[in-house]
Amino acid sequence: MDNIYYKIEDVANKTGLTKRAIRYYEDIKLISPNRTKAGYRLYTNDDIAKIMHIKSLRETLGFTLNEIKDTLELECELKNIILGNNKDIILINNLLTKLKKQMELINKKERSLNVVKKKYEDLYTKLSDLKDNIKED
Amino acid sequence: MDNIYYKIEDVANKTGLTKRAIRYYEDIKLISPNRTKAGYRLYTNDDIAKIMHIKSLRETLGFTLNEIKDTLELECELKNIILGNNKDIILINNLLTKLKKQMELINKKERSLNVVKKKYEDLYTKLSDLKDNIKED
DNA sequence: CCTACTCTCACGAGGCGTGAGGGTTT
DNA sequence: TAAACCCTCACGCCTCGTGAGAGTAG
Repeated sequence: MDNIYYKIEDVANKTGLTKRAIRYYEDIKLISPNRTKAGYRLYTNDDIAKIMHIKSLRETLGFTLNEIKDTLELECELKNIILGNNKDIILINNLLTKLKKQMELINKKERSLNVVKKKYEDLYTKLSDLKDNIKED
Repeated sequence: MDNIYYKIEDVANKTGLTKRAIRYYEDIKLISPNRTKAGYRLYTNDDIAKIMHIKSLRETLGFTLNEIKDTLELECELKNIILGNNKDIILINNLLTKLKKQMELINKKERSLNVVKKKYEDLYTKLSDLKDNIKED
């Protein structure tokens, strides 16, 4: 049944976030782990997966936690529709629009990142060449 | 000579940053525009290019402003060495190491971004298929 | 009983948002 | 003179970092 529970320090190690950050995500209701009788937080593997996803959205896409909240809700709606039998075409079109926006944002990020990447690759080759020239002296 | 000066609102429009953010970057000494006698900030094209670069580093790489300060200094050192006649091989090796670190960071970002991208592309095709199936009814 | 965890305040810092109150330009 | 800029405080919000003080697990 995989009913394994982790304490906050384990989660911190697994995700690379600090305990403080993980508690904060609970404060603003991004996650809601169980508790022991004494009040200790207990995290499931699903909780951890969710936290990793939150981390990724923040660190690679630069989303605010509010935006992440919306994104998680969108993803949840999507899963429900794809797995379920909902045939509300208006809702589906609505979600398709939202998805498109997210994908455009991701593509924009990707382009910016490539610009920076090329710049550094260029600097690297130039500096390497310089080094080689000096060696020849 | 291209001695064109822009006021802060023009810079805000050109860069997509707020006037408050631009002033803040001056507070922490990332930029240092000229001033009119009355104290109005005047920005050159170079200033604007620098601000755009700062924006890119923040929004696509998620750098803090402190990290950006270091990055700008590194890039400045690199330009001086590549254009100049400095042949200090120890310094060059040092800079090559720093450059490698930056490039690794960029590659890590790129990989994370691709994971998210594929996820959304997958959701998009699934949702599109669902929509097509409904239409056939 | 000790050690290493856990918890809840609560203040601080970075990166701005948002007026307030006042000067400048056209 | 009025509109539409600009300036400098200065307080507030978000996302945690960092103890302090106290409880809990082993």
